[in-house]
This record gives sequence, structure tokens and C-alpha cells, in this order.
Amino acid sequence: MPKSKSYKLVAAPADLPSEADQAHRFEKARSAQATALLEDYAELISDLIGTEGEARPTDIARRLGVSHATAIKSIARLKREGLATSKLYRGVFLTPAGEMLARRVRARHRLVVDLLVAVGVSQEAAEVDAEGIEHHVSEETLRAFAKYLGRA
Amino acid sequence: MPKSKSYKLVAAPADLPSEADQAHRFEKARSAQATALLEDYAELISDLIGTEGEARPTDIARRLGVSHATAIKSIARLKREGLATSKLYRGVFLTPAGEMLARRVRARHRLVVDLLVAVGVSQEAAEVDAEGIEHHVSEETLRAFAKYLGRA
DNA sequence: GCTTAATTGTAGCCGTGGCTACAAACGGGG
DNA sequence: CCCCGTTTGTAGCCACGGCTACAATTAAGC
Repeated sequence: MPKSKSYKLVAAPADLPSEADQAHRFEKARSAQATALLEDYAELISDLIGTEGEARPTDIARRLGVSHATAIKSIARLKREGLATSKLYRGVFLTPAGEMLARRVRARHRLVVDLLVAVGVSQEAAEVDAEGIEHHVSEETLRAFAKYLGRA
Repeated sequence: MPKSKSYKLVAAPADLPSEADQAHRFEKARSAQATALLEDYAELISDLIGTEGEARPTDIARRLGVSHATAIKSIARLKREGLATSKLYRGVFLTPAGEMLARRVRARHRLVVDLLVAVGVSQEAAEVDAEGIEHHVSEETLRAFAKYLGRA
């Protein structure tokens, strides 16, 4: 079946992007989603240590809105990935890699919130939406946000 | 013009949002993610029918970058949710509900891309990032985007 | 009309991230 | 010092969304 497929740089309602391009976009979104959970945990653990002095599984679970069992399983994944450490019945700590990730995520989160506010979104809605959006913002987009906000 | 709000670049915030607020944000993000796949399928099926005249499982799979088996399983979920219909060895079609969803998603997608471009992101990066971002943009944020773009 | 390639569908596996239920360890109060 | 509530951890369930392998059906070529 011959397809007269013309690829255009500018999105046009009547035509779709090439199969390869479109597949690539979806793959990017899926891989971003795969790391989203790790990013959320890293940032939260870092925040808790910073404000409470320690990050305990039950606090993590309450803040994420999940059961403590779920939190503990996810923390196990963080440990597998080399982002966190913990000993039995002690709190959770971040490895240097985990701490770096947390800083990156926190900075990105703030940029996203601030950009949303800058274009007219309320602070509250910005905080809520940013929680989902931030994981899908590429480096290039992040730079554009910073530049737009005058923090280039 | 940049806000004179001062940032400790990467430090943990002085205080965190309340446990309830924070949990609520994460729950929102999780529920948005749960519908993301349905939204992507609905939009793609609608696009394929519009441009090719039909939506076949293998085309859907290729465009999403997944195996045809995965696509078929997801289409089954769409059918369970009342968004699509299909008969054995025939193409896939959207129910009225599915078509409405597709329209909403398509409009939202465009708005997100256009806003990203408006704040300085390249068209290419905007298209890629929007694929992940769009599912987390609330109605309020959407309205803010439209207003910002002068399409209020 | 038959054979064959492509498409469609089914079965079954895996990891993730939810959950509940139960067990083990810790830590305070009596 | 011991008991009990809280915290932490484990076990096992489920749905989802990937995958491969195989079966069934359709459609195309000769």
C-alpha cells in the first residue's frame, strides 16, 4: 500500500508526523515516565532530610499518598538503582548520585512552577500540574524556560 | 523584571507543603498518568481515520512504537472503557465518547505545543515534550495558556 | 482457486507500582 | 522490665503495559 507521506516541520491538522518521529516521541514520553517515580522519591527524601533531619518510610508514604508497603518497595528500587541507602529499621539516605538527582529535580520543579505562574497560572494549580509536567520537560525546554524567566 | 524572590539554588525548601496537599498532588499526577495511554490511543485513532480513512492495529502500533500485540491489548482496554469499538479483523473505530476525548486531547496538545513555542522552545522539542506534558495540564492551566496566547 | 505473505488476534511471561494482611523490631509508660 | 502501640519490613495479590511466540484470518499474486 503506497502512502504519499510528506513530512512537515510545522504541525498541520490535516497531516501526521512520520511514523518514526511519532514513535520516537512516544518512546521518549514512556522512558520519562519510567524515571518519574525515582525522581519524586529522591526529591522528597532530600526535602525531608533537609527539613526534618531524617526521611522515614512512613513519612515518605504519607506525603506521596501511598501505603507504607508501596513506599518501602519503591525505596528498594532506589537502592537497586544506586540512588539511596538504608539499614534495617533506620531512615533512608541518598547516595551522592541520589542527592545530585534530587537537586536537579528540585531546580527543574521550581522552574516549571515559576514558568506556569509567569504565563498566568495560579500558584496552587501550578504546583499541582508541575508535579506531573516536570518529568517530561527536556533540557532544551528547561533552558528556554530559564531564559524566558530572565535567569539565563 | 525578574522577580526579586531569592533562591537558594538547589537547597531544600524551608518548609514543605502540608502532607495532605502534597499527597493530593501526587495522587493527581498518578491518576493523570492512568488515563494518558487512553488519551494517546484515542487521539491517534482519530487522526488515522481522518488522514488514512481507517485505523488499523499495526499502524497504531508502529506509530506508538510498540508491538502490535501491545497495541491490541490497549485497544481492548479502550473498548472496555467504552471509547472504541472493533470487530474481528476489521479496523478500530471510536465511539462518540472516544471521539469527544480525541477532540479534547488534540486541542490540548496543540495549545501545549503552541505555548512552549511561544516561550522560546523549538517546534521539534515542543512536539516531543508536549507528548508527555499534555496529560498533566489541568483545565485551569489550559485556560491560562489560551489566554496567554491571545485565544481566550 | 491456491498458495503465501501480511495482518490480526491469543497466550503467556515479566517488571512496575498499587494494595492488604501479617510479622518483626523498636521505644515509651506503667 | 515488660507490654503495647508505632514503625518497619515481608508476602502475596492485582491491573497495567511492555514483550515474544504462535495461531487464525484476510488479502494478494500467480
